[in-house]
Amino acid sequence: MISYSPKQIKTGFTVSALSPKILIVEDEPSQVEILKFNLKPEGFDVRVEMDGESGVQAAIEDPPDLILLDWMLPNLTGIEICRQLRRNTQTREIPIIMLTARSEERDKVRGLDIGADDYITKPYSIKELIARIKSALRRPRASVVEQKISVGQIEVDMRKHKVYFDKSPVDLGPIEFRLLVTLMQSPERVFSRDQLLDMVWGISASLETRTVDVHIGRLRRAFNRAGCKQIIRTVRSFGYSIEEVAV
Amino acid sequence: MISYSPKQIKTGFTVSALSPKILIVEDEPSQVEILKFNLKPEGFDVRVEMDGESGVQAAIEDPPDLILLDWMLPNLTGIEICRQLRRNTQTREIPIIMLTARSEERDKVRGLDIGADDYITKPYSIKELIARIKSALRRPRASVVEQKISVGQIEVDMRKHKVYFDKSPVDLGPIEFRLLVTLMQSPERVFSRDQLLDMVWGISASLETRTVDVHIGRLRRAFNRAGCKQIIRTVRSFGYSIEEVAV
DNA sequence: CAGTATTATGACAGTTATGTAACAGTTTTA
DNA sequence: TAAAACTGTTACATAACTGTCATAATACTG
Repeated sequence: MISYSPKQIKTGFTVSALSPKILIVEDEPSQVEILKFNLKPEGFDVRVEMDGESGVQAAIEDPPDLILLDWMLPNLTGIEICRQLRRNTQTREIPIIMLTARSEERDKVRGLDIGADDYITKPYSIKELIARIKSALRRPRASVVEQKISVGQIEVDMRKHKVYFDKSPVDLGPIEFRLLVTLMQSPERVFSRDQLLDMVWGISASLETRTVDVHIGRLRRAFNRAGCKQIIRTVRSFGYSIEEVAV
Repeated sequence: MISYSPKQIKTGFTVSALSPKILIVEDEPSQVEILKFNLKPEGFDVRVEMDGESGVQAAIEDPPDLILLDWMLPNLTGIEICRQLRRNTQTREIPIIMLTARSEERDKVRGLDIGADDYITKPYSIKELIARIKSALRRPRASVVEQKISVGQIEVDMRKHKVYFDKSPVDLGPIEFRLLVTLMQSPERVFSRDQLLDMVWGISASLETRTVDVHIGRLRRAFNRAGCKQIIRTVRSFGYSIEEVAV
C-alpha cells in the first residue's frame, strides 16, 4: 500500500507539529473531497476554505505548515491570494503549492513570480502531489533546525541521528530517541506523563500513561549500558526531567 | 524573506565582481524572460545566449561566474556544451547548473558525470533556483567539479563513473551510483526515503518509498561482492546513512 | 513501622519496519 | 533484433520495536 501510518510522518522532525497542518483553498467540493480523502491517511491535518478571502483569513489566524491553493477561485484569484500571503509576516514563509487547471506556461510563470513554491497542473497524480507536499515541507525555512543538542555529557546529533554519552555511542529506538530529544530541549523542566504522550507520541495517540514509564526505563537502561547512571530524574507524582549533571 | 539584498551576494568570496555574472544558455524566450525577471532583482548581472554554440563562445570570451544551461538546445546538446566548457581552461572552473525538463530526468545521471555542478528539473521554484545559484557561487572554486569523492575505503571517480572499495572495483547500475554519491556527499547524515527519492530520482518521480530499500539492498550486495560488509547504516523508521568506517 | 501510593522492570504477544527474492516491463547494448 | 542489464513493485520472512500487564521495588504518610 501507499499509505504510511501517521507515525512515519512524525519522523520528519523539521515540521512544526507531528501532523503537518495543510490549508486547502479550493472552491470545487469534489476536488476538496479527493484531496481530503488522500491527504488525511498520510497523516496530514487538513483544513479547507472555499474561497480566497476566507482562505487568507484562515492562514493568518492559524498559520498552517503548507497551503494548497487553487488557481481559479471566486472572490480573489490565486495570484492575489499569494501576494497577500507573502505580504503578511505570519504567512510569509509558508510554502504554497498552486493547483492550476491551465497548463499554459504563462500562468505557471506568474504563479512562481508571485511566490508560490511549486505548482502542479490538473489533472495531477495524487502520488506526485503528495511527493511535492512532502518535499516542500522538508525544505528548510526560516526556522533553522537545530543540528546538535547537548545536556551535560549527553550529545545528540540530529542529522546523523546519533546519541553519545561522553563520546561513547548510545543505541536508541525511534521512540526513545524522540523522548530523549524532547526532554533535552528543556533541561531540568519536569514533564508530566500526559505532556510527554502528547509531545512524543502525538495528541491522537491514546495510550496508558504507564507506557511513558516503560520507555523512560528503556532510555535509562540504554544510557546505563553506555556507562551513564542517573540521567533522568523522577519527580514523584509529577513526571520526569533530564538533569544537567549526569553522573 | 527570500530575496537578499545584492550586498549579501558579495559574501561569496570566490566571486569576481560585486554582481556575479550569470550566463544563461536557453532557447525558449519565455523561459529567458522569467529567469531575467527573477535574477536581476537579486543583483545578478545576467547575459543570455540562445543556442549552444554561441553559449560556449560567450563563456570563453567573457567568462561568467556561473552558467545556467538548458538541457535541450538547438545546435549543441547540454552534455556537449558541458564537455566543451570543461575542456577549456577559461571555463573549466565555472559552476554549471543544468535546467532539465521532467521527462529528461534519466539524463541527470549523465549531467553530473559530465561536470555539471547541479541540476534542477522544470518546473522548478524560482526560490530554489536562486538558492542553488547562491550555493554554487559560495562554493570554493577548486572543488567545483568534484572529480573524486571518498568515504572510508570507498572511492568514487565521478568522471569515469567508477567505484572502488579498497582499490577493487564495485559494479553499480546508474541509480545505485547516484544513490551512493548522494549518500557520500554527506557522510553519516541520515536521509529519509522521501529525501532520497527527491534527490536521486527527482521530485516528480512519485515512486514507492520501498523502492529505496530495494536499491539500498542492491548497493549493499554490490559492495559485499567487493568484500565490504556494512557500508550503509539503517536507522529504523528514519532512513539510511553511509558510515565513515567501513568494515 | 505498617500501610498506601507510585514507580521500576521483566516478560510477552502484537505490531511495524526492513531485507530480499522473484517477476514483469523497459531500456541499453551488442 | 535478440540478449543482457536495469527498474519498480510486490510478497513474504524476519528482525526490531511497542504497549500492556503483573510483580517487585521504592517512596511517602501518619
